Amino acid sequence: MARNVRHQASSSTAQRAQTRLRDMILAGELAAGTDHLESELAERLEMSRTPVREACVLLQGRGLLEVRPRKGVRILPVSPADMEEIYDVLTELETLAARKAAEAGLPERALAPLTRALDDMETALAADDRAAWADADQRFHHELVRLGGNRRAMDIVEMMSDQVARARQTTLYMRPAPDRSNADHRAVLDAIRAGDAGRAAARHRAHRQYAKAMLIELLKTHRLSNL
Amino acid sequence: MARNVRHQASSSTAQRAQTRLRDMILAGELAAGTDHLESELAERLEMSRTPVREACVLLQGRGLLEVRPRKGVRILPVSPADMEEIYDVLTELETLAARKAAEAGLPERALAPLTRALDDMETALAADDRAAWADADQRFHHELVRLGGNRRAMDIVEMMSDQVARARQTTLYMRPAPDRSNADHRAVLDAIRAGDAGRAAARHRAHRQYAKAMLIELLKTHRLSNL
DNA sequence: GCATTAAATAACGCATACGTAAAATAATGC
DNA sequence: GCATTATTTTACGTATGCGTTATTTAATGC
Repeated sequence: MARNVRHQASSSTAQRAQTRLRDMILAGELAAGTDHLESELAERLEMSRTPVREACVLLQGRGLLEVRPRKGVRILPVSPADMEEIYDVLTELETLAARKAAEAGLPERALAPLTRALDDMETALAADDRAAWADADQRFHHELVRLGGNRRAMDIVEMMSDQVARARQTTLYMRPAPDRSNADHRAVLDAIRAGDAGRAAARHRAHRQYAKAMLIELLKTHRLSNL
Repeated sequence: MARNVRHQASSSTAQRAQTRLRDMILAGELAAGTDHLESELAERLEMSRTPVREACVLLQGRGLLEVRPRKGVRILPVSPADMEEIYDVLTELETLAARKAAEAGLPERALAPLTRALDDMETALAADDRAAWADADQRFHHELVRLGGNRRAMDIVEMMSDQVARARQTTLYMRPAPDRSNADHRAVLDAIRAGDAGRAAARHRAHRQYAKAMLIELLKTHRLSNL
């Protein structure tokens, strides 16, 4: 879980492969359920197989793909059942973070990025700019977990978020206006500010559980069985 | 997170490297804080650098080591602060599992491995056989998470357990007799059997929090700052 | 046409070679 | 002796080649 920069000057080829592949997977450019030979990916990325294989090993460890010899690297789809799992893990670890952040009695200064994200969410909601809202939402969650101070939890949450990214992007315009998300986040922030760990945790848990139920319902309603 | 067997007949060299290195790390044969060149590890494992590198990438992703170019692969020590993080993550995800298992209304048959592990823990306690107790304890936790039915949570718990394995082994004979652990586990099992999700979760959380506090106290008391 | 066997092709894991950059060592100057 | 510079050595990331094995294709027999 340590972050490692292999070259001081610029990232290594394997690192670039990892980033490119991750991006392509999250964007759906490497579509869920598709198979790709190492050689194909190597051509596409304009490098040899060696760094591609290394990137694939790593991304497999993060649950984005499955290395299947002779059948190709399979981009893992995310089913509603997968969403359940992912959201359960996210809920637990983010709720832990909310509790820890509230317990920590952080100065207002430390809450600034969280506050800014929430403000941006509200601006985006008022402008009905879903893309901007999603970006701010992501930032809010990221900051929340960072404030929780558990680096491992942070990395796991990041991993889970990656797994769920495509589904969230796909359903972004299908879901109702995120008034409730904004309100929930505001309540969580207020509780953290007030040092009320119990309330921060409870409000955040409720938020995540609502989001989970809504997202899974959307997937089922629209027959999106494997994103 | 998918498990992949690369060769049907027997495991690949890279897979063997991964297993060997993991075992050596957990056993302290590759001691915490030490650096090892890829070439050294390759010699030791009697293979070329290629599978060793692959194994190291993977083990880095699981938090057991850090790949540092030109300084060697560093075996990551676990400090009391690391223990805090790890136990917090474990606590949240195992508590989720306990709740889910209780909610699932599982037949007695499904609880058999959990029950067996607990019985073995009690046998070991009566015989003052700490090694046997630790083994049964590990099994209990593993089964509990498996019963929770969240594959991702299970993999994360496994990853965290690996990170904490050396410290647990080192402190196994320092800690008080694990009467309380056995009692806690019995209470968790009973709550699951009764379908009492709230109680299963609460008892398990309390158990993990007690264990965390005790372990960290042991580390500090014995000046074991990086295991 | 279908099943079986044989042959060809291709993907893979791995070992090795190589260019590059980092680290270590040696040489030089004050 | 210490700082600086030059040279040598070494570790690394990567590309490539190769033996093995899995898959595909072709040939054969009924």
